[in-house]
Amino acid sequence: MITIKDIARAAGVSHTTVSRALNGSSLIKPGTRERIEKIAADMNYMPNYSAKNLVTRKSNTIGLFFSSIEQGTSSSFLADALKGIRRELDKNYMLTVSGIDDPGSLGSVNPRRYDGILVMSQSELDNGFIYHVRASGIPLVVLNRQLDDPSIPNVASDDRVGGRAAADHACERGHRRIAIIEGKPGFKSSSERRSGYMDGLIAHGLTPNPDYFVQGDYSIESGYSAMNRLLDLPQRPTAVFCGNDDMAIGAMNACFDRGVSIPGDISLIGFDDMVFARYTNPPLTTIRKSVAEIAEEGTKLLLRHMEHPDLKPVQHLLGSRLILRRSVAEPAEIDGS
Amino acid sequence: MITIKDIARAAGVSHTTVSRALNGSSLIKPGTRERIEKIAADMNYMPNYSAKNLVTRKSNTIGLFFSSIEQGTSSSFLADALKGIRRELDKNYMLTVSGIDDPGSLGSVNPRRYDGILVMSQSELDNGFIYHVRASGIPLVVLNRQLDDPSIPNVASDDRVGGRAAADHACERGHRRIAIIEGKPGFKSSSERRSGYMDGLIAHGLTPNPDYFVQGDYSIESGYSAMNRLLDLPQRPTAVFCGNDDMAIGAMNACFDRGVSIPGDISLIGFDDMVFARYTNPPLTTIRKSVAEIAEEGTKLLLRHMEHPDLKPVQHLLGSRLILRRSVAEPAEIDGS
DNA sequence: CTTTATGATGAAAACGTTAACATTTATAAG
DNA sequence: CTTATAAATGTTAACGTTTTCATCATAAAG
Repeated sequence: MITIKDIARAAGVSHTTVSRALNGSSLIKPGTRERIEKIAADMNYMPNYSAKNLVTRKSNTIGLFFSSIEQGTSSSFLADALKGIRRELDKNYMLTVSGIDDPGSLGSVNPRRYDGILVMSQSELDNGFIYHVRASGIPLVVLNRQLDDPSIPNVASDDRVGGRAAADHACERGHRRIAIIEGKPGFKSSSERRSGYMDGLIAHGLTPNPDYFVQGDYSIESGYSAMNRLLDLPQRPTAVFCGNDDMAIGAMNACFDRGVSIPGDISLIGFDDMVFARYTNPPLTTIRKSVAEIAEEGTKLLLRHMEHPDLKPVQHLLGSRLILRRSVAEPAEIDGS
Repeated sequence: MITIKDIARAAGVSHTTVSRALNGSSLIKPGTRERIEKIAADMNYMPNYSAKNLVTRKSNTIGLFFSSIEQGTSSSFLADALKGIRRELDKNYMLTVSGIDDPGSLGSVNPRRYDGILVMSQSELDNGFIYHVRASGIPLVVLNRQLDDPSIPNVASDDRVGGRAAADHACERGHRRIAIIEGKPGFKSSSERRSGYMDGLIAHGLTPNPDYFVQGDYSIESGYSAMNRLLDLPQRPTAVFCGNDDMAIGAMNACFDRGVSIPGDISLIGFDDMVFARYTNPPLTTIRKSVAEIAEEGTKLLLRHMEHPDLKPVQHLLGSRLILRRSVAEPAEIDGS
């Protein structure tokens, strides 16, 4: 393995000069720099990052931590997030990926190991981890879930606005019996989307009906059974807002199995706009939330915080918007049972 | 930041002793070890990995490289792979994730940066990268794609066996006009699956019909248009084997749009068994290939190679098996146009 | 009691960088 | 030509570990 000292010898200069030349210091004569760069390239020099990091007290790596990497939530989640991050991250940063609940995750959170940390959070269960990171002093941004604590930089989608958009749309198409299949209890996204949904209803003069709130947990299966419960109701809803697309797919299947047609008998609205939403049958009207965009924004923010350690934390909510497809129609009957 | 020297001072021993105590050296008196461990814990000591790595000449990180992280192939891919890897990887290894074609990926491949590398490969385009890694001397395992070069450790699913299973199944259900929507040209998986498909046909006394080979590229859209081409044929196939589930979904949509019923008019078989396969309409009969399992096996293999640098490389093909669901039925008409 | 082996600890060097400070060389001003 | 100043390079000491080799106890053997 060749080191800067080898290069120094070959170039007849001191290793310090080599270090400077290779790191773009301004105190090196252009001629010398080029000569050294050439020699380094010829010798196929690669810096030893351990040594570098030891003395600069940086790690050159930023860590991405996921809630529940095991119980895959939306499956394209991770891929989308990585896309967004990589788009922003300087090319010689390393990016590690770990699960928040992986054994050893807590212990690995060490300022010498990470220059910054991104937490892709799904639930309040992650708070323990988040505050642990915060206590360690590593710059941190929490993604994907709205935080109540304004002292932690945070970027997420505006779930409430999204839920509202869904409800508004259903109302505007003439629905008055609009149900919601809620996401996982305890998740901020669940409650925000529900709040938005209620906002929409109320704004259109509707009173939320307790029968029309059914619990899901963001899984396809839960969507399936939740929809079945809705279909068992004496007075079925004419439209259903599902807390995410996965549950909408489950709901769709439940309808299909019981011969209720979408959107003929029941209209369906999802949330997330995952890849498959446009290929369901019928294509799913849904609220688009861009994980990649959240990740991208979050990375930018993290980078800023790494450079300016005492930047004020901000909460950044990205808009979510309605994607019209074909799972929503006018209700068949105007009113009554 | 507290170091072993601080601990040494607090314990009244030399920092060498602390190092040994904390690393489980056998030359430390049990009493001393416990005392030191306690002090270290009390002081909340965390090792500086840069320093550690510098002297041990290890990096404590293994790198996962993906083909085309940008053009998301199957979306759950990444999540599945990470699951499998994490399951095997010792808890204090770091795992980095990068795209093969990310700028700077090539340059970052440095024995001091990675103790081992896992390549999740999809096509021969990755070979440049793979050989670059090989040349660098870093232990390497290529996952997910069968390699022709036996000198590189490799774990993948047996695509040929899978393709064969699909064709066999169609034949056994009585189909004689069986088409294939092929995967991306140039991908080994495409050609292997096709070979298996042909094996199956031939074993059942059928001659492959050139009209029934249509090109796709593993995307949903390509499945859609490929199926349309098939439906335009004067003599339609009664069963279609799709190179992956994404294309099967596209194909399903094409059928739906043109009013052809699955499996009434046409039977459909996919490949991969991704999460959504069981929620399509009808649920998709497909070939299960477990990315997580491949990743897990591959990680084990990599670890072995890291420990024993001159282990013989092996190619490890994991079985793939037919998952029966409801997209296949007997053909409606026995023969004739 | 010595001597010898063995078990536990310590001192010092090394790992490959960067950075603080010192020194040389070139340039400009007198 | 000096001399002062700036530009370019060199020396040396960190950074926090592990490792080699030396030293000191302690226990076993004579």
